[in-house]
Amino acid sequence: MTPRTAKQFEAIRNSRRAQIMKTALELFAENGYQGTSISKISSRAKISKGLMYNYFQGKEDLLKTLIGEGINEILDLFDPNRDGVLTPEEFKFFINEIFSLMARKRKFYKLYFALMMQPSVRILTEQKINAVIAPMVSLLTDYYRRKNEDNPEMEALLMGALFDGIMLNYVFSPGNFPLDQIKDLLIKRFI
Amino acid sequence: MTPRTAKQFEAIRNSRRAQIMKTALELFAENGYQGTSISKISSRAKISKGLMYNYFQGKEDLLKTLIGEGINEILDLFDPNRDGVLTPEEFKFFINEIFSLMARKRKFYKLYFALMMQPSVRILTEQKINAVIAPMVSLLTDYYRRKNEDNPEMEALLMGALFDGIMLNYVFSPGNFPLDQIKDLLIKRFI
Amino acid sequence: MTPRTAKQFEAIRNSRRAQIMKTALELFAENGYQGTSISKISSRAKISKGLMYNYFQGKEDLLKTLIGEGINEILDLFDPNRDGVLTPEEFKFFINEIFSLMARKRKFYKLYFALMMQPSVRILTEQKINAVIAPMVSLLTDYYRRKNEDNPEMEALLMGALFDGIMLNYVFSPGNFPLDQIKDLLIKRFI
Amino acid sequence: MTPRTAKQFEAIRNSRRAQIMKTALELFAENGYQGTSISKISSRAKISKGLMYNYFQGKEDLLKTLIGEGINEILDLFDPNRDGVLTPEEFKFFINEIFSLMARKRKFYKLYFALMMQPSVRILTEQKINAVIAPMVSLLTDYYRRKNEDNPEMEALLMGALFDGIMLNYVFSPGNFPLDQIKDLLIKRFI
DNA sequence: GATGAATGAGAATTCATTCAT
DNA sequence: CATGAATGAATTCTCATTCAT
Repeated sequence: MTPRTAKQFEAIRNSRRAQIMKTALELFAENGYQGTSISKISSRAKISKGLMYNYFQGKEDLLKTLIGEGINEILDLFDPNRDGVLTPEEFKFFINEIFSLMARKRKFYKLYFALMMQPSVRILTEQKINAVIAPMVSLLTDYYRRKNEDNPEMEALLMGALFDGIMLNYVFSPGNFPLDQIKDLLIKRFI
Repeated sequence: MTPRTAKQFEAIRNSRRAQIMKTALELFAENGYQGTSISKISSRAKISKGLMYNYFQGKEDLLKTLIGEGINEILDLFDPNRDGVLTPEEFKFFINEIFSLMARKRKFYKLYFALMMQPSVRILTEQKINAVIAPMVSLLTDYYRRKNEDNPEMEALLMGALFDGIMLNYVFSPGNFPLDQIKDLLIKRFI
Repeated sequence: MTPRTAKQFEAIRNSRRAQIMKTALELFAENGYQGTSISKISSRAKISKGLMYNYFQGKEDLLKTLIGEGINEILDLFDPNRDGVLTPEEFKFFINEIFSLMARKRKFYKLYFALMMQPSVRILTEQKINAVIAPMVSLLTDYYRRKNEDNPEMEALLMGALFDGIMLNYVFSPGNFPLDQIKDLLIKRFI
Repeated sequence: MTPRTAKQFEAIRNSRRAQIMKTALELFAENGYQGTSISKISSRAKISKGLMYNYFQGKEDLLKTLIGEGINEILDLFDPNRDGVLTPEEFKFFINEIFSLMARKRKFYKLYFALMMQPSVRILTEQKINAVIAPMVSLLTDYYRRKNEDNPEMEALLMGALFDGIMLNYVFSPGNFPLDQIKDLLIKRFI
């Protein structure tokens, strides 16, 4: 009736939407995309199945949205207004950021990895993901170029692979992979 | 008139079996385990759905067999009754072997990774896979212990993560990941 | 506009559920449990196959529910708050009840017998069924013991077998088996 | 080549045929008709699936043959060109025969009952079965008529039902149903 | 907005039967 | 006569999506 009511409606919508996405992320990470049914999501999110389709066009749309928002959050972190120069100090900061992000967003990365491995799903998300990978690689390459390494591209690839491997191990077996010690060793070895 | 001989039957079985496994590996790698239906496998293998069940007990059995054979091939490589001591020379050999294996068995590793990421599928294969991972980790740990590193376990984990990352990148984007150069750099940096 | 009320939903569920169970009982009785497909049930009940699974967990659950409800109705009749003593008068009453039940629930007994005969299905329902058989047998045994028969257990078994035989004949060939006359003769002969 | 060889072939055929039928009867009795696959029968009978179809037109033909032979054996027993008069002595003999038959042919009766309960299967065997039931009923009716019972048909039906019930109980729970004691009690009570 | 009943396509699996050899 | 590989239809069951209310 009143404007305030409209706002309340919107608040409800937003919170419900967030609730659905949170639940879906959890379930996708636990059981995989294909292994998670709309039914399970809606019941765990305590809404009706039908209502899901009021918030998302379908299961695929839900997935894309989830990945999209995850990527956006990451992009926000590594926000670009920097000069493109990575000093050793900044590198340390960068590593800290990545590791902290990893721990905070473990479920998202679990889903992200699981999806990366399924080429059929990958297509759905590839563009978004490349948008975040590319600048990191180029930042790293520049870093090694400035250090006058023989083959800065290769060094960047190797370091990128190392990050990937660390994430992989941490995300899927956090119990067996002490992130803090790994981080310290990484800094000691490579910076 | 006369029935087929036992040898003839065995030949048929072997070739069909191989044909099914090849097709299944491809499709599992392409679309994931859950994303691949028995129907798709059988039609791509140009056999009837029913025949699948003459060769494998079911989809799960097919998967396990696939993983099992892959693992066995790897174990054969790293099996040797060696003394458990890894010299730098042997480490180089080891790396060469891994990289060569990776290139030859790319599809298998793609599948292997895809499976690792799907928790629901993981349990089906975890035992087999651990059987091959564990000895490698302990070999690496010993290697670093002998080099008097402060924290050999952590060094082994880090190196393991690096291998994982390299495999991951190569397996999923071989075009963007020049394996030979990476290998050279790896040896130069770490041995 | 407004969603259906909870009551409306419940009414729909109850009627659908009853409709499915009625159809299933008929078909199970006609063609046996194994000889009746979910497809046939759903098409005769004019619903989709999928909807079956909204009401029952599966074919086995449907069967168990059917048996369960039948058994419960019987248990209600022979409800136990009696003193465990069966006088000749009560025995007459008991026989009348059984015969009346038989006539009213012919389809259920047809199913019940058909199931008893299929060992693979029997185990699914054995417990429930024993729960109703056992007290009747012990009631009969007591009756004969009080009459000072030499071998009350055997008398009870024989009478039980007679009931079974009567039910069997009536249930499967009601046209050739005049229940009323049989009942009268039974009472005349045995009480 | 020689006539003797031909005879040998026939002997092999006959024994193999008997072997198949024995196995099929066992499995049908254990798991029901629908619950028994041709595959199981042939493997337990140690022949190939294909050979089954050399001996029987199909599963249904196998069933009909089985029932047919069973019925024929029974008919042979009760066949005698007797005068149609049943004295009490003969009745005792008759009962003894039935009980002995029951014990010897338990598996057959188990199958027979299981089939009787499935109307769709019943049709396949009804004629054969009536051929054996009818004369028994008329024999019993005559017996009671001669004893000047008020309602000899009903007495015969009741006695027939009792036999059915006894068979039913014995065939499906031989452990709980001591046939000898039941027989003695039956003779004592009814003759 | 909200519900959950209802659908229908497709999944894994089983099995009687056929057929080349 | 004998084999068992091969087929295809049928079966049970799942699930994303639609829709009447």
